[in-house]
Amino acid sequence: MNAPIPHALPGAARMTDVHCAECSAYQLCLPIGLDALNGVRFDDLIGQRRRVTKGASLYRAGQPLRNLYAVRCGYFKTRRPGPAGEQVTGFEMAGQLLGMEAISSGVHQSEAVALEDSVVCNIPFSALETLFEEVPVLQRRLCRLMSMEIDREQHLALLLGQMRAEQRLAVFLVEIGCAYAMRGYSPTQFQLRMSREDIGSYLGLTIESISRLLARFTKLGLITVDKRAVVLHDPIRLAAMANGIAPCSPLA
Amino acid sequence: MNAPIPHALPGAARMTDVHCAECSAYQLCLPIGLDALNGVRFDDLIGQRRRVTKGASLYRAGQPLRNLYAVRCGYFKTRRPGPAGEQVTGFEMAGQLLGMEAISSGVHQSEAVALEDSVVCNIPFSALETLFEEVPVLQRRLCRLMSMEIDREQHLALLLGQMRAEQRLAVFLVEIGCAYAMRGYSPTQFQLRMSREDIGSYLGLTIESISRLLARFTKLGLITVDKRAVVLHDPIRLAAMANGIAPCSPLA
DNA sequence: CGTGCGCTTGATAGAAATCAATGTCAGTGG
DNA sequence: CCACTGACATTGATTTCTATCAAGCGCACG
Repeated sequence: MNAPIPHALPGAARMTDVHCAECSAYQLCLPIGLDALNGVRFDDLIGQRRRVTKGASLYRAGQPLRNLYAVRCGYFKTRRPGPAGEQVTGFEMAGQLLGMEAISSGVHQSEAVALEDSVVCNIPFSALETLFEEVPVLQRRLCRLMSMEIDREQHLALLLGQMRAEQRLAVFLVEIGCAYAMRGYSPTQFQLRMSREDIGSYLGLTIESISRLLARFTKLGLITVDKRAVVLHDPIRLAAMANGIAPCSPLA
Repeated sequence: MNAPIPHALPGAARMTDVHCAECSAYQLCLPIGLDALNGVRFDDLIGQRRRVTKGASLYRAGQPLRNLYAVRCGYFKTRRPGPAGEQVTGFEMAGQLLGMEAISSGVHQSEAVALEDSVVCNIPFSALETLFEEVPVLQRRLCRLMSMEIDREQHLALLLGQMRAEQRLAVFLVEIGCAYAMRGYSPTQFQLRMSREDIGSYLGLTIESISRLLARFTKLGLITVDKRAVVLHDPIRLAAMANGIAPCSPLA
């Protein structure tokens, strides 16, 4: 576990001792909306940051809830055990909050796996609840984040419930792009951090389908794929497909 | 809208002036965990109850969030607009809280439609947030409810993502039974409140598939269906199917 | 008594899964 | 340096599940 870190983002190694106010994910993170003073308090709360090496679990299904985790940098997938094996329920990057599914029962219902070497902020849940009484705005912020999560899951249910394979993948690509755009990266050119299998699991499709669809999109001139490097050449059209405007499967 | 109420549960007409402490859904509702004193405060908060006639909307997608709603009695479906039309995202009965998906954006992302004449408690959201500062336990309670909602949605995503039609319907029937059991009714014998179309939309299947599956289950001796009256004759086996233990499609 | 809605049932088509083979690349060890 | 291995990905052939298309039934309602 102390081996040199492959594929780490530049500076990742030193990211464990940055304060909230200086954090690049600050705008997206839990403390947003707190004023400077409160920001300091919150900074105190986060006892420790934690490095998670690629492939390691941040928490597993069945473990008791101790912390929520704010992704500081890196990339995670969350997956949930089901009758037919694990299913990926989401991909999370800098600024996102992990572990909220465990609050109701006190036990994690899913697992979070790092897709690259990552750093998270530990947020002890009991301390967080205590702090709510002092800093009410913080509580409102958490509610908002949980509501966003509900919204996200409903969106996923919609995707799985009524979209065809092609449309699902279009949604996926566009959303990945959006996530990068929000963080200041190119929305049309990026490295996928997850395997085809992860994508398939997330979209409710097989790995073969993902492969074929990527090939089809490429033939249509919509994208270019080389391993995990993706370029979206026609994001407009992709977005139209994602919205169901452009008809599916017009295999030229 | 003032016509006599068809299909109303007994007493529904007088249910609008009952206090929280006497509410039959009290054990399942938002104020759970509050002591008697706080219970009274909360009772004050709920300015008004509201009757919703069968087929009417409690709120619609796009409307600003004013209240959360606790189902007092009756039955709702929530549905969400998507590229390919509306999809049912859940069925809610007494004690459940509606509208949480709107908290993040302040705008409802889905619509809640009464499946029978129902009564809900209005919970003005701004007042609720204010009350949090006085009654911290209330805030914890809301967090728990939202987390339950996240959990529920993930469960649905799993169902839609990796189960086959038969298994989905088994899950649906068993869960309906559980919901009734929690409220003191028979878990194996009940009236469906929703149409086949609603079930299909919820499970990501067509109405024809629902019909065929119900027929198949009946032939296998697992259930009896007459219109919307359902009897589960072999809940064990159904549960096994729902859990993926019993093999699917052993058409005798 | 017709009309419409909700539901059922049958025939057929189509999308994606499954099965199977092959290819690519990184890492490992001879 | 090169063969070997295993994870990951692509591609093709076939099967299977569910959607789609189509027809008809039963019941509530005007």
